Amino acid sequence: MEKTFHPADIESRWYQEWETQGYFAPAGGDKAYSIMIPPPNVTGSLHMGHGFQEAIMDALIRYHRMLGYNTLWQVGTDHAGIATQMVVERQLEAEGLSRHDLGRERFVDKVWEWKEQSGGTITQQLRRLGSSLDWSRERFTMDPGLSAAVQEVFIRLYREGLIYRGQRLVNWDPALHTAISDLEVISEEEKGFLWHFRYPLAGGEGYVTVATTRPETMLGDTAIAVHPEDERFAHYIGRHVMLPLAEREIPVIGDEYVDREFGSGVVKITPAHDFNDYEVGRRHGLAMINIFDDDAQISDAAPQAYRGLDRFEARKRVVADMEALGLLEKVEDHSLKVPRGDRSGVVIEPYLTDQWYVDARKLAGPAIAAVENGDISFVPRQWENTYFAWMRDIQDWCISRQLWWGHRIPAWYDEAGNIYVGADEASVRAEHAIDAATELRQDEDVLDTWFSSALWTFSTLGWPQETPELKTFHPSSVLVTGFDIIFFWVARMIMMTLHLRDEVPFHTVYVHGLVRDAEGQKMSKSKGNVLDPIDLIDGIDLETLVQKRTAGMMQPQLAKKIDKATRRQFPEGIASYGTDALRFTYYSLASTGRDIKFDIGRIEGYRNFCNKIWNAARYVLMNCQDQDCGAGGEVTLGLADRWIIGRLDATSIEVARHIQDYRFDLASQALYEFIWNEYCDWYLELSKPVLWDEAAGDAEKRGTRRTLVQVLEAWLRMLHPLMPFITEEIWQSVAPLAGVSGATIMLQPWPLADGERHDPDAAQAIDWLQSVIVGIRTIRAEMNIPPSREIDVLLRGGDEQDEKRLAENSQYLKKLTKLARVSWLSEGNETPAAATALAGDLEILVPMAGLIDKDAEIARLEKEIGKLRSDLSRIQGKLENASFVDRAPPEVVAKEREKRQSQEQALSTLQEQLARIRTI
RNA sequence: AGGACUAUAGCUCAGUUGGUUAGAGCGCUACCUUGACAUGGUAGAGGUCCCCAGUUCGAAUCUGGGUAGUCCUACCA
Repeated sequence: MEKTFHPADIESRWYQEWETQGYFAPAGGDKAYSIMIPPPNVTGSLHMGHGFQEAIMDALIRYHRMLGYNTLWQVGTDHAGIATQMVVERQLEAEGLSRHDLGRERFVDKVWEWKEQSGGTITQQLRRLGSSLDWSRERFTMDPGLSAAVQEVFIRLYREGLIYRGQRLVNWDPALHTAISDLEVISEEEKGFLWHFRYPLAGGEGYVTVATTRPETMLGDTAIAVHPEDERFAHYIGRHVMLPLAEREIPVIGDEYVDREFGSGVVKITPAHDFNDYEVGRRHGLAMINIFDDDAQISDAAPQAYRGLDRFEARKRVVADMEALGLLEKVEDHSLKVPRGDRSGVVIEPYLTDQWYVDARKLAGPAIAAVENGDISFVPRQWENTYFAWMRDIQDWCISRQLWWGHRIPAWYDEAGNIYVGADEASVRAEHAIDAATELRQDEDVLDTWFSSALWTFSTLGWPQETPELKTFHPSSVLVTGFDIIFFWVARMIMMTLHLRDEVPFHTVYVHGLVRDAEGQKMSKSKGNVLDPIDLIDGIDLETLVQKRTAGMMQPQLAKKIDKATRRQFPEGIASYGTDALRFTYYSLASTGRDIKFDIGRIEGYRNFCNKIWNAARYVLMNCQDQDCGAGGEVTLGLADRWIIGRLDATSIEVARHIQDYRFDLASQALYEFIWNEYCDWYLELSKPVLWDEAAGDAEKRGTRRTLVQVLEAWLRMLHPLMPFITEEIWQSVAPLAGVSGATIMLQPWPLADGERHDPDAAQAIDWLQSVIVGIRTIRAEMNIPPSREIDVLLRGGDEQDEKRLAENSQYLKKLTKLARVSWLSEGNETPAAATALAGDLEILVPMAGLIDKDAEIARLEKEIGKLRSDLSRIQGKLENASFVDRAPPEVVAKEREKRQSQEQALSTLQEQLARIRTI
């Protein structure tokens, strides 16, 4: 083995081996465990959020697989309708073409080509993370099977009246030319203006002032509204005003929706272009004038002068024209929430169109109940509130998208506009007895990508066929996801699955935090603060990183900023840390918080941890290979052996509990502490005195070697779900020595412990040894005694137990603290001038002769005594408080008394010692 | 506007049912290349647990109020 750990060469080797051997596929077993991957965008690439999420799922999957479950991790991708279509359209644009130049069929072919070309990127990256996904069952939302499921669901829900077509206001993206759901609209505060316009009263005497943030929409006004109880304006209700520019008379209506305090207290009503106005319009039976076309340019429904103008151009013209007419009263600065499309970034228009909807209200009932009654539970629990809040106020879901890439809606129209829903044109004709002479036209639209994702847990398993896989693996065990898609996906999956299968899609929803950069900023391409997990695994030099982050920027000045920030944050680029270190970093950050700040410092620490593991294994192999490791022959286990075996089991119990609770931060910490602070720091050191002592017996040496390899082999298995590669690589060499055979660590049992090997006697002995060693080391360090210098140590006080411990442990003690001699100072013997440390009642004396500076030791003792005194007075205060002694539980009081006793003892010992030193 | 969450060491974070002398990693200081590992070892320094009140024998932990920050939902034209 090499002296330092180099992850690169072992990772690809092992992944390939696992995959080709088919180890990722379900292998049978009584109990099933399954996770459906949240399908990433097929043409996308891996980001830190994916990395985090996949790491957690892989740990769960590997853990359960090793526990013997019939384990499936279903892999697949979704077709990401809008995002993918946009990419391909942009490519066409570069050739000066639009999708309309190609036509629907050829365009869709192009998208498939793009999918073939780029679709492998993310799946290759998933492999780099070590994800043990069952690739043999890979699915894609546009596959024939899944497409059939989508169609089946659409038809079924339509027939049940749960899908309907209607004309409503939708969120219209004028750049992408499609409706989007309200979840895909991001509203943010932006600076704007509030224009006050005068609308002349139809009678000719005076005017009414309305305030608006969107002057251009006045061309579509069909009323103005005041609050019915507003004394200033109520008398206008029922009268009319002349709408300027359009030269139409519109009524003044009274509606409680109007806020008297805001603006002028009078609102213009534009039912076709505002969600609130739409409702007002419906209440009052107002006309709806649609003044825009699909590009959000002014349509023919508006006065001639404005037709064909872009909405923002029209705004300028309207304001200018109103001003020219003397009808512009004033303009105020005003900040308002502007809705923008999350993909296109352009301002979204409320727009009146025909769309398909899912009646979400009906589906929501059972979906709420499933969480209320515990069929599904969220971890952490608080997310259930988020879920309920949304579900109880759910809006119908607009599922049609005016795109070409996606599942085309299986609906046909005849000339009269009748709707026929069915699997294909022929079956529609047959069902409704429509002869060939009647022309039928299929709906042009496709379904929202989330519609197909909502079926993911069962469509991937072969539904609508009742496959064996469906029976075995559905409902899935747990869904691992971020809170940002609870509405988009989680809620919709629950609704759809309950309705169509009458069972939940998963029993648990584990909601993890979102990965942010070191400053807590959301990682986004436009901010240029994204990190590619692969770059953390392989490393990347500064120039390449800068280039990667600034490539394809829309605004060059932004590129400069990102360039600078990147150079500041990663002056040396990023080192290569390997997959295991990256994964372990993710786990260590997976607490219950909502944000996960990714600090590059953390991963370096875990890279070092990998190296520690590597070298610990190196030590074990060097001492055990070609040696008798206890396979045959008599074996004696020493205290250290018995202790570490007990600690191993305790760690196993702890780790299992934390995984059960989805606390990967605690699980990873427990492993880290056991491996580094107990196995490496103590046990390996304690093994040396035995293995390197000529006098030690063969049975004893065999016992130590056996413990070394068996404990190592066990914790490799324990660690494997978190660090798959390094554990496999080392396990291959260690397992035979431990008497374990098998092709791969992946399929070995996880070392579940029951605590029976806990050995209190050994634990106490090692505890004793550790405190004596630490006491001696502290004196050495604080007295500046060189580590290389051998010293003598005297022990005093203590009881028989201490004497026994010393007898058992003196070799350990001598070796680990470099002692020439350790001996017992019996009663009555003259105590030499010495530096002192305490281990319980036991005094540890390091004679000063030539080693120890008197003043330094006095200072040290005074400091110790000071600490003890303040501690004692605190305890004393407690115990003198009558109500504490009376009311606190007796065991707590007893504990305080014990503490006082031992502290007093320690204090008097140190005080005596101080006095003695002072006399020298 | 409503709701949620967060506030603990210089930084990133743990802290179970209140019983703590408040922990870890990174960073920092000193010493050490000893035969697994300097991606290392040993020993240290470092905290008004955001503030104020309350409950309690006892509060980082529970309750109320405040401050600061983050987010979600709904929005006033």
